[in-house]
Amino acid sequence: MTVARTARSPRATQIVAAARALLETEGAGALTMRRVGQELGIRAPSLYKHFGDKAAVEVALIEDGLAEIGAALHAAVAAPGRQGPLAALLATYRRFGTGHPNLYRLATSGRLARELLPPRLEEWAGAPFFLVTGDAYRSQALWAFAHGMVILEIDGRFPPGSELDRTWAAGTAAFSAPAAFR
Amino acid sequence: MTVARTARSPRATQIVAAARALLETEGAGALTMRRVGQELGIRAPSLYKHFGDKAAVEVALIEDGLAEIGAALHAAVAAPGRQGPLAALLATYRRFGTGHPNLYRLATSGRLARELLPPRLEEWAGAPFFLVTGDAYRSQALWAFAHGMVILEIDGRFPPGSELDRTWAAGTAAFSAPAAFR
DNA sequence: ATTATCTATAGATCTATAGATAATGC
DNA sequence: ATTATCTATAGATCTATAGATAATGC
Repeated sequence: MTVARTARSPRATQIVAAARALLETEGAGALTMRRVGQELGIRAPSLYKHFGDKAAVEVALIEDGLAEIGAALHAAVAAPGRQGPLAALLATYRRFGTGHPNLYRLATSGRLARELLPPRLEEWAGAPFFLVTGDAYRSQALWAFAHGMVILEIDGRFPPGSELDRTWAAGTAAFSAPAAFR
Repeated sequence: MTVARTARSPRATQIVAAARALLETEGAGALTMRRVGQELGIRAPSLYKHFGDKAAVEVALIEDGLAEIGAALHAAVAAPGRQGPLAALLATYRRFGTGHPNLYRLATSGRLARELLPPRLEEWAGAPFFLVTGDAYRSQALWAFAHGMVILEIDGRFPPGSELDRTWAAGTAAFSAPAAFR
């Protein structure tokens, strides 16, 4: 399964890069049209020749985020190593989320403008969860576990002193139980 | 285990009630000091005699949200019924989250101002997860699953047409596997 | 011609403080 | 006296449009 990506002019690509740098290094609050223009040495109104509105810039970031997570997850299950596909998938998911907390949050929180994203991108990005469970319901449940872990971790929601490696292991064990116990 | 609640004057209680009504019915965007004042027939600056800043009003809402979730979860595991404690806990968690999506999101997303909340409130609210798993790591993993399910559901993140009852059942089954398969 | 940029600005908010005034409780 | 309220306003943003100007490509 391949997914078509949205075409971008060179300038649009630069704008998305500047927006991403701001988002990742300073957080969602720093992602303003003024700041994006500033990063590129132009005024905010000039950005509107390249993107219809601010939401379109955010959609571009979300598209990139989903595409990158998806690529990482597909690679992980394709070459899982000794730990096995399930553990490899979860470790990759966690690494992406904690490595890009602000991008992860933007891409996975709040309403998703599905109609503005490439068709099947979302489905493709989540497919590795199906690959390791072989079941639609278990794959969604596993994704919910992984998302809950990541978002609670990057929001600092686990009690201080939590040993999250062991919590990930406990969840991995739960989703590893043989079919007889489902 | 009992948790002390923050004392509130009658007027502060009214302010929190107005803030909650706004939050629950119109969402976080409607939660402004102006709108809260308007609901009570006073001007926004008058609110500052009762709460130091807007964040203090939000902390009060978060405190109420955590206390209510906690009470519901404790009641669920205390009288689980035929479905058993794990399923009862999860059903109650889901019902609260989907029944109060904006309050749930406020109480569980972003940084938590722990130092402004009653000591042990957070711990107490989460204790039922420990009661049904008997293990600190499994209880955190189960909470992550439940939170992931609820936040993805209220944010409309599952693909259209998802049968979430069955996804909840799949997760419940995973966390029900006997100890031999952990 | 077309494209990209600029300046200027409309329009929409918000939070929070300062200082005056009215109402309440002793 | 104290408390709660009001008006006025400082101060800080933001997004997005209109219209002019400069630069680029044919």
